[in-house]
Amino acid sequence: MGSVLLIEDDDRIRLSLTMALEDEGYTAHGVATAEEGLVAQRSDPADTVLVDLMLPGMDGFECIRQLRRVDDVPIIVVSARDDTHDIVAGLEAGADDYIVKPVAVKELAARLRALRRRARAAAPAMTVAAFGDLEVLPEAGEVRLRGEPVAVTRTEFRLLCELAEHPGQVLSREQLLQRVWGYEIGDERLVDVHVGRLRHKIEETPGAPRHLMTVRGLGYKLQR
Amino acid sequence: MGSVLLIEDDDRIRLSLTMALEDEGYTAHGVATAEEGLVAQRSDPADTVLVDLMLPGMDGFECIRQLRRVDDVPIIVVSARDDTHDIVAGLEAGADDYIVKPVAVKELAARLRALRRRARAAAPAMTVAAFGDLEVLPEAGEVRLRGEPVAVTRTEFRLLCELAEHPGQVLSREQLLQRVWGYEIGDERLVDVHVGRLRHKIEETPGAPRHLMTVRGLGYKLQR
DNA sequence: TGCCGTATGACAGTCCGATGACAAACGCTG
DNA sequence: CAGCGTTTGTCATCGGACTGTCATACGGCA
Repeated sequence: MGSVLLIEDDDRIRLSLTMALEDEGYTAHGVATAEEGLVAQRSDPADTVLVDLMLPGMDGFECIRQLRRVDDVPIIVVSARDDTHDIVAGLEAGADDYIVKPVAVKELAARLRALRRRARAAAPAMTVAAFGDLEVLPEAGEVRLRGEPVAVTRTEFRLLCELAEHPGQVLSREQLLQRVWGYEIGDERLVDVHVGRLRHKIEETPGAPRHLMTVRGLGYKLQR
Repeated sequence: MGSVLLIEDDDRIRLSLTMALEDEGYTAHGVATAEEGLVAQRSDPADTVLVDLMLPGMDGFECIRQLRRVDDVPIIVVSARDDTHDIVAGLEAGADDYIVKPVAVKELAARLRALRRRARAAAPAMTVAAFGDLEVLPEAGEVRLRGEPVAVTRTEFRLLCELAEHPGQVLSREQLLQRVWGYEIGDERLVDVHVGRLRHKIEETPGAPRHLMTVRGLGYKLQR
């Protein structure tokens, strides 16, 4: 049905929640620290993450930001702190939902379902996108140029995927900053720099840029 | 930034929330009944809907189900009822989030942002406006003449889009200044200059201007 | 013909995108 | 946990494209 990663330092809560989630039909995996959670999500990505805010070592906010850099997994904060300030901070850090302890399992399950419904609809199952001699394989985390794999960094890859998911459509720097970096605001030159780096890797022709196009005043687009 | 439809029967709450949302930068529109809300969403879709559960006539749950049949707009329940049963029912009916009254505006704003961030990834919908051999593709930031892309600057593009959105309708220089440049007042000759530049690019025929017409004393129009 | 509104070409200031350099952060390895 | 190569974000700079203004030429209409 689905897998959930629970990052929560209180042993009792962690155990009872994992059990409750498994009763609801999820494959649940619990860890006690943010660091462990990040490792777990990197090696074996769950498709939803629950994270407590009060954690030893790296706190929950930082954990959320780091998770966002790993992938676009839906994140729900589960915290005892119920003041508006924490809720806002959690959501701004990149969480999708915030639930206050003590947790009603039925509510948690319903929120999980709602979030997964939304996240699933948003993720167009793209297995491969081809732009002339350029292929993007999101599942495999690979980019090929004329069939040959090209070494691309994670950020470059995310950027390319984002562009590839909307072929021929202009994406503004602002949109790209939000979707690739998760920034609400930020220096838009950052996008330029990464586009430039990407171009060096995926466009060998010294002539006009073929696929990764600049649309002056609007943004960038990837076209066939 | 974004538009929000608020379905809430209590006048005081509705008004204060719409105002608060507008302070946050949203275009907010409030209605008092589910029926009105459905009509509003059908005629002029907002990109997020807030709905109260206790409504006269059609209740909130049914309203959510109906909204879901209209489009895939993100929905947040705003309700005074805080028991798990209602939360679960609201989310199961198709809502994306559930917030309990009294509402902390900052939290609502944060939840709106989180939801929109998540929901934004979808929505392809490519629209094309065609005028004979001239095509305007707003999504792609592109203009084509006989299928061939034409290099157009940002201002020219905006101008063309504005004209293309009202086919056959005369737009005054004042209207164009306002909509393309955002100027309340300004030198109307500016429009002429850009129309001229645009014509050179999209009309190769040395004869009579075919699509981008001057209407003496009134303004310009784009016709098929 | 005279008038008023429109078209056009030139120009200088400004804006925008590309790029290379650099320092900090990261992540892998021993 | 220390070291090292890689990746990332910031910055300054450059060249070119774009924009708005102006002066002037054109053209329809009374």
